[in-house]
Amino acid sequence: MLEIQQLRTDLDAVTRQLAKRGYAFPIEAFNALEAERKTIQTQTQELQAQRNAASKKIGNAKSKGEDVSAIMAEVAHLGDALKQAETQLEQIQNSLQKILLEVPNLPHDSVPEGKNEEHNQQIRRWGEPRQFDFAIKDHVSIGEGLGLLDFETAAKLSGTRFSLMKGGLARLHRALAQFMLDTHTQEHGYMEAYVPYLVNRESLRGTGQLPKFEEDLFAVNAGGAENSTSNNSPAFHLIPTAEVPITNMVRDEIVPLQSLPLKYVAHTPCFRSEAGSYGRDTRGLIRQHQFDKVELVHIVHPDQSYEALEQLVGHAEKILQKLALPYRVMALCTGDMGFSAAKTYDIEVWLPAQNTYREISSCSNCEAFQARRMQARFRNENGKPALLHTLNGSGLAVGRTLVAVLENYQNADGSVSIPEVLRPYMNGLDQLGKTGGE
RNA sequence: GGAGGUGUGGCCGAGCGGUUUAAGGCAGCAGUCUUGAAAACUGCCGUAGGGGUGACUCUACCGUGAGUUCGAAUCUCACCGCCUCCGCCA
Repeated sequence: MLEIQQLRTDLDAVTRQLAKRGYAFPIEAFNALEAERKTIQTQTQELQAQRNAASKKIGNAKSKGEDVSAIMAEVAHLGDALKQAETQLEQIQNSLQKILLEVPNLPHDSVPEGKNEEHNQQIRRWGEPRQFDFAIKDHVSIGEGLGLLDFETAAKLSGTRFSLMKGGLARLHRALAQFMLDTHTQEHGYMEAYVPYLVNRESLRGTGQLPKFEEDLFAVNAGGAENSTSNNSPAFHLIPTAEVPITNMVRDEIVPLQSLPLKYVAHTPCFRSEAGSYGRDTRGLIRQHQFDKVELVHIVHPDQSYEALEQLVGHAEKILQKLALPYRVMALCTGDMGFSAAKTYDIEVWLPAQNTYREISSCSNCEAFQARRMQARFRNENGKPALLHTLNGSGLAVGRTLVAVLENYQNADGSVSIPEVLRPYMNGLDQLGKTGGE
């Protein structure tokens, strides 16, 4: 959410910034509502002041035992006018709020301008893609060839965009998550968190998924309940990312200055409806309704958020380096960034079967955008509450990392070597072979 | 799920229809005193928003939302959180 004062005083600059990301701010509607708000708010407050003054007089007079019927008559007419003004003001405020909640964040000055992912900017590249001297397979063929990856049964259980892993592959998936958690907690200073996978609407509004992106989420009601709340909305949503529960830990909180920065890591499943992505990435593990992710969140002092962003990306990169998986870091352009982000780096891992780099992590500085929605604050150097900055990034998407390991570590005989750093998590196993590796 | 209790500023805590402008305390900030510190004393000290160039001024906020009233932290109803006990349960 943007600051309404900024829109009042600097609307031109704000709309120009938003246009860079392809967002057309409803200027006329906003200005009309603002003008109305000003009038009605002043009027409402005048009526309230009159009522308060009269009521105080009545109180005074009564305590002295005087007759109050004259003053009572004076305020008799106020009631209806006041109620009407208050209702009208509330409606206007709601309309303004609705507009505000759907406006994306302003891009940082350093973000390259562009329409779509073609205009993203490569920042750096790490590692060299391996040269294969045999015909390579994609991760689906590899996994199915090993008898450890089964989309047919997953479809029977749940439907399309679900997966079933077994044996050594399921264990490798678990090993990846453990390895990521251990690295971030032991080497990068994160506090591990275990969080709810079902969250309420306030949390989703806080991080920006609601109200605008409801169709991307899965909603959940208690068994037998059509709708668990009176206003026809579901009781919970499944988290689309651990960013939601972790970041919302500081919602409505005032964090003491000395406890900053907060750095959390959590491994959770993520659930996305993938509405609007029909036909995209239908094969394999790349785009699933349910996938695991290790998420990194920083809650920081506003002066430190861009420094924190660089660190955050570095922590995610470190995982790929330890796994010896080639990748590149991209600065997303204005048109390709997510709703809440002021600046985003994507990390893309090399997938030999697709002969390209694919997103495996997205690291964003949301500045005060989420903090303002959440009222997440700290007590600053002057003792005054001020908005925090929030950052989040994948460190990494576990399923996609598994894809990258399978494809980059495949052997000519259909087996898959296990990266050195994962072997301690695999009971020393060094490859997933024909036997299924267990 | 059942019964009972409870929700007031950063924290503790009084207030239960009208000088409440939310007492008092703790913590914090500034000052006096002191070689310095502590103690003592004095003053300041919630959040958000509106109007005004400004000194200033007005409004809202006592878990949330409705209601009663000229007037609600205080009364009524609903919901939510927390605590205690019971039931069920991995």
